[in-house]
Parts: sequence; C-alpha cells; structure tokens
Amino acid sequence: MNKKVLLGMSGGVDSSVSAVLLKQAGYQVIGCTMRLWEEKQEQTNDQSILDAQKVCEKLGIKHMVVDFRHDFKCHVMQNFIEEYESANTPNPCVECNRALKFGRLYEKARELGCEYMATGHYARISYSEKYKQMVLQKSSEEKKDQTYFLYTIKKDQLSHIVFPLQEYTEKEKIRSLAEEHNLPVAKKKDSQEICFIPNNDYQKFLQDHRLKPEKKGDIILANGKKIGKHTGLTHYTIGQRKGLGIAYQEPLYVIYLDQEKNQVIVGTEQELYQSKLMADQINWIIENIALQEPISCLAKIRYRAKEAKATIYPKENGSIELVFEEPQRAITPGQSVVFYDEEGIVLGGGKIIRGK
RNA sequence: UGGGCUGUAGCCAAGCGGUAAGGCACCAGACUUUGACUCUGGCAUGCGCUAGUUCGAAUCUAGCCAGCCCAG
Repeated sequence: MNKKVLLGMSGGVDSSVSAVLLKQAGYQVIGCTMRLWEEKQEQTNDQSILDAQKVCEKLGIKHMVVDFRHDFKCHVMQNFIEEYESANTPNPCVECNRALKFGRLYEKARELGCEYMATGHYARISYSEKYKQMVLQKSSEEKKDQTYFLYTIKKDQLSHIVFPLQEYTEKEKIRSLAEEHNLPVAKKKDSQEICFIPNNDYQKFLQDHRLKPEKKGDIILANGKKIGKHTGLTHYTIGQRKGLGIAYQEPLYVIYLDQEKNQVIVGTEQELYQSKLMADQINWIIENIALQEPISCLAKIRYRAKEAKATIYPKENGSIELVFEEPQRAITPGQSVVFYDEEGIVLGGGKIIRGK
C-alpha cells in the first residue's frame, strides 16, 4: 500500500511536524507550499517557501510550490476589501481555507493522483457511528482547536483529508518533536495576524486597495447623541473598544455600524449582547441534519469565543436563524458562526449577516 | 455692576490640614493563524495664579484670574 498525500506546508512548525508524522505513518508525502501574494517589503511568503523546502530536504521528501496568487487575490483579498466596504468584518482565514487550502490545493492533490491531502491544522476527522459518516471534530487540545476556520470543508472531502496533529494535545510536544528531528523551523514562532498584510496594518492595506474613498462621520450613542468623530467605518468592528478616543464615565464599545448614515453607534458593554442572529452561506457537514426542524446545538460566533447553547431554525432559502439561550456578546456580521454537537462534532456553519 | 457657585492629568471625578483614589482616553507588553475582546503594566514633584497661617496645605485666609448661574 502506497498512500500518496499532498501536505500543505506553510513553513511553520505545525505543518513541518505533520510531514514527519505522515512519513512515519507510511505515507508517500509531497510537501506543497502555496505562493499566495506578491512580495514587496515583506518577505514572509518567500520565507515560508524556503523554510518548507528546507524541511522537506531534511526529511527527504519532495517539495513543490504552487502559484495561487490569482485565486488568493480574487477570493481572499478581494473578499476582505469588499466586506470591509460593506461595513462587515471579514475573516480571511475562513475564506482562505474554503477557496485555497480546501479548494485549489485540494484539487491539486487530486490532479497529482494523491488520495489524500493533509494540513497542520488542529482538528480531528474520524468516522462517527452516531452520524454514519466521516465527521470533523474539535481538537482534543481545546485551546488550539481550529475547527472554527474549517467548517467550510465539504463533507465529501473529509475522507480524503488528514490532520496528522489530531492526536496531539500539546503544542509543546509538537515543538519537541520538531527539535528531535532537527527541523530548522523548530523555534519559529507561531503565525498570527493576517498573513498578507504587512506589519498587521490592515488600515494601510485598505487604503492602498480600497475602491471607494473613506468617509468620516459621527460617533453617536444609541439615543442619537453625538459623542465623537470617526475616521471611516472600515476602521471599526462591533465590540471594539480601543481607538474610539472618547472619554466617558464607562468604557464604550462599538455596537453597530450604520452604513447608510455613515455612523458608528457606541454603547456600554451591556448593549453589546444579543440573542439572535441570521446567517447564510451555510455549509452543512452532517448530512441529514439540515432539515426544516429546529436543531439544538452549541454555536460559536467567533474564534476563541465559548460555544453557547442555541437552536438553529433553517429557512427555506437556505439561510438560518439562530436563537441563543443566553445573549451573546458582539455578534458581528462577516464573522462566522459554527455549530457543534455536545461532543464537539461540527454540524456546519455559516456567515453572520446580522445579530438581533 | 451687585449676590451665589465652581476651578484637581486629554475628559469625568474623589479628597475637606498630614504628604494626590478611581473611571474613561492614551501608550507599552501578554494572549491570538481574522478584526476585536480580555489581561498585565505605565500615565499629575503637583491640585487656576500669587502671597500668607502652619512642623506640615489640594485642603484654612487674603488678593487676583477664568468659567457658570441668579438679579438688574
């Protein structure tokens, strides 16, 4: 048996250790790094490619680079800009997983005759007796779990995807494995922030790429009282506290962005809580669950938020309404909502249109 | 012009003779494969100004300045 797997490699510790684990498990591994954007000042993309190459060389496996710059620009960067211009708050990592890693890269694996594709994500895939199908489940390392970014994976893809880190519960262990195998990236720090945005300055990125000019406007309280000036709606997201520049008796948070009036509405922390939301672009991973019946689940409205008990009400047009038992803080359009069962199995997820 | 009130950091605000609380804002760091949130730390040699009383004043006294309110 010669299981061929295409491993997406970012040049980081996780995907590098994944290569080791796959090789040990007897797979024929091809490392593959995506070229995603043009290099200017930031050399991060080139650096990842070099790092991945070094790791592959060390392990004696093939490495290749695929040029997905066009797709990345069309799907991820474009979406990022458009969402901000619609007064939403995008999550580019979700888009990138959907369109690139489990879109283009997945196709590439098939083209190359690989039965499997792998990534260094923290998540589990297994067969579920309960649902009689392959399922995506939260990592046993709850803190590192990345299923929130992975809910867009199609259910048919699951049997062809491998997450080699799925049994690992500690990041420390991954690092020590990397050191054991003398991987040159063992000490590389975890990636964070938006990969294609230099210095994490997304304002500048938007400035350079925006379609419409920025419009300044008023910051108001829910009662309509003017309380400050904003520098453009794209600079704000719901739940945001920093950067408002308003001195008040208590902390103020952005509770709503009114694009028509070009206003930022702020309020107290209490005013951030809502117990309903509408979502569309739903991807169901559990097959027979997307019926007309309301479904109980645990829903998560942002990465690193705690799941909360909720009921899903499917709509005829394919969107859903979600009603929480307890109000949730800062439900934000553009972010994703992911549905889990009580065992952490991903039922599906979608994109939040609005909170109510 | 007469009477009253107020003046503490960028904003709000405690203190009322014993050596400047707190909140907001801001800054730095931690956390974090989104943006946020959160957490930790920093942030007035000085309390409108000038004299004075006192061992000691933001706190008491006097004068001045500024703002607000009520009379006319």
